[in-house]
Amino acid sequence: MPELPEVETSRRGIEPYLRGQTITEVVIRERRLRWPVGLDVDRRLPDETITSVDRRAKYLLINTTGGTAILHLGMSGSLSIVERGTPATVHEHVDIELGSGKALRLRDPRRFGSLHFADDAASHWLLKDLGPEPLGNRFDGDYLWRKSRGRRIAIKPFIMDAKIVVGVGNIYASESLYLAGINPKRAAGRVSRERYQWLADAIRTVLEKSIAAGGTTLRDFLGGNGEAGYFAQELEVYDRADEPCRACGRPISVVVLGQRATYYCKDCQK
DNA sequence: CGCGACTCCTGCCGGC
DNA sequence: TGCCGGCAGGAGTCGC
Repeated sequence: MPELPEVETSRRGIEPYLRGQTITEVVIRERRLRWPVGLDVDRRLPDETITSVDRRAKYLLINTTGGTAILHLGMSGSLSIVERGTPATVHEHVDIELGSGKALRLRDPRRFGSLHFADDAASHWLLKDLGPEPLGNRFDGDYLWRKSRGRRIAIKPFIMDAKIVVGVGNIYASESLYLAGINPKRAAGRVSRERYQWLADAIRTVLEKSIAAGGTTLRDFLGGNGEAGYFAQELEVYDRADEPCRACGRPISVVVLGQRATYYCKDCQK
């Protein structure tokens, strides 16, 4: 579910409610997320004050005076701000209660998300080996080109590998390759330096446009403020199998790459 | 090491 | 209308 734009939209939605607040209590109704929620989460966070809410890849980092909560939304996670004590419905697994009387509530039906506590988030095992941020300075076409030399993996799963670059999920991988005119099945090592420049630009453009639109609305995503995003209507290929390519009119094709549905135009992407 | 398959889990949609 | 198979936005882990 949430890709980078959805996580960033959630971050922006919740930060005004969290920054400066003291955590009064962490209520965990279900510890069985992707990894069991450790006792340090509910032991260490109370009485600490939230200094900022950051994002690294698709992880939300709730920084406090005494450590960081590392939150991942997985495929089905979403966040909301509720009044403390609001009865929880099914799949609402965690509340981080605040001095303001409100609480940050995590809902995650599939429980592919996660919640960890770390004294130093950057050195946490989930984060320490991640590749560069696609919207940051360390990411460009030359970087992708260097990393891809000798690689036989298809370019689509290549750009979805978080050790290469973070935050490019299944929707935006298809969209970026369409924008760059690259066939998603092409071997990563057989894409030219020039075409990687186009691709890096396309990834940046697609992610920025989606963030500006508040993310993509598909099924159960809601932003931190409870409002849906509007990027879905701008998708060129994702979930548009057999519908006409908006550039050439040929029906959009689907292929499975790395166990993930991949959408592309056979005429516009070579 | 690189690559592809598998896995976790629930909800929902389309087809019969 | 109801049931069932298949698929879903992630990503770590395992086997070859």
